[in-house]
Amino acid sequence: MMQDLNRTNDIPTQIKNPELVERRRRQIAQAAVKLFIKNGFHKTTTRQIAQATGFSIGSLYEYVASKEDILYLVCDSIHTDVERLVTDTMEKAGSGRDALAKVIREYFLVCDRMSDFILLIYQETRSLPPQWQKRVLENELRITGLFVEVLARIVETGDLPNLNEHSIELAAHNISVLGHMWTFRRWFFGRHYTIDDYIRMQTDYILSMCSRKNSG
Amino acid sequence: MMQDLNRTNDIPTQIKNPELVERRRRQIAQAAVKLFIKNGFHKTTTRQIAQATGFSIGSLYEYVASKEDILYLVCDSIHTDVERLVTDTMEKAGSGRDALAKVIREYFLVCDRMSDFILLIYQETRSLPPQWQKRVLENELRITGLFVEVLARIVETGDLPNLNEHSIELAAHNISVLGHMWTFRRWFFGRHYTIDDYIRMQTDYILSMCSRKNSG
DNA sequence: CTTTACTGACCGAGCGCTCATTCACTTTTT
DNA sequence: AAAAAGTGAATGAGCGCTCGGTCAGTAAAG
Repeated sequence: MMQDLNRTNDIPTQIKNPELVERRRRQIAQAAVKLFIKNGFHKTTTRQIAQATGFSIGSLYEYVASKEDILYLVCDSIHTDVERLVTDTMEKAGSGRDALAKVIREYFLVCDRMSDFILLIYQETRSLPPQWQKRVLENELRITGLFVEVLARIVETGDLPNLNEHSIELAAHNISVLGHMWTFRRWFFGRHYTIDDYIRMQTDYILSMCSRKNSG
Repeated sequence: MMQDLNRTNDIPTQIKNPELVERRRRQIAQAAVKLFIKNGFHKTTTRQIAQATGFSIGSLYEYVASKEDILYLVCDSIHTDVERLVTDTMEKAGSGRDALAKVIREYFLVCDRMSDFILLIYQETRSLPPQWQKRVLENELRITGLFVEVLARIVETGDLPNLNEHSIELAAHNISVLGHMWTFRRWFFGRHYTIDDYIRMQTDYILSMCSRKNSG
């Protein structure tokens, strides 16, 4: 199992056409993610994944090195989706004080929409080989980095008091994690308020933090 | 595997002495949690658990219905520990404005100390049968409930503005989750600040939230 | 156009193995 | 000697992954 650890990642096969390989890998990830969300990584069998993708286990292993490889594929595609969505809304948001609220709003909505996926990443990352775990964490960090950018931009324009680097970073992490929190606890929150209520309250929260000089 | 789902929980055995059973179950949980943290639930074998506990697989199964049973045992003992620690510090904390800061501080320190355990719960709860998953979530909620109490008490004494029920609840959840956040991201935060820095900054954060009337 | 040769995507039986669980037996306790 | 507690070899279901093989499609040779 996984002797050839020098390979950074990928393609374990004699098959030639690289476009086909890419397409197939996307198909596999797409089919696998549903199964992982429904049954978890461990209870999902490679045969199920093959079946859901629409071909045989033999073919599956033409495009994929191992079951773990599939999990990484899935995690990566989720992060790509989230990042794309966040980046998009950041561009639309512009800068200035409202921009922060707008970005928070869009991000939280993304979290709401993607909550199954976010949950999956929290729960199954551990099953990845350590090198790939690290990559997943880096992806996570890159998304948080987007919030750092937004905050820094707003501070520059003078719409927020001079927060030091640490305060900005912490605020960014808080945004990131409070978005995730919705996915963890929606089963509970859902009974009391809607995602819009949640966004409104947390935005107040985050803004009130950013509006005072931090002692850190 | 697990046919007899009517049983709410427990003892699957012919052994009579209930005290012994309880003691053995605690021993098992204690041994298992270390292994789960180190290798994860799925990669830990029942034999390893038996060995670590100091007896045979046969005996293990005298005290435990299934591997999942062990996982639940572990989750439950973790929550019990956390709850006890939080309750203790709450009593010492008294009431008034500082009390909140004090409770936050102690709770975050608990999170720091227990971070491996908290991580474990996030990651392995999924492997539990649904009924027990629900119990784990309820445990989580009970801890959050402690913060609700503290906040409500402080509001009553007039040391905080009149927060409505929802705001209090949200603040409580935020405390809870921002504590967990340290365990998820300590690998990153650890490079930049200590747990004390973290506590100081987040306390400012949470207090500034509580000090303004919330629109929710 | 027909025949032959070749390619590579796809298939799935089955290998090798792991691991949770059981139960006939032994040891210890009462 | 009876009951309780403890043992570990044996079981068999289930899994990830491999590999010899098929065959539609394309290219080359006639």
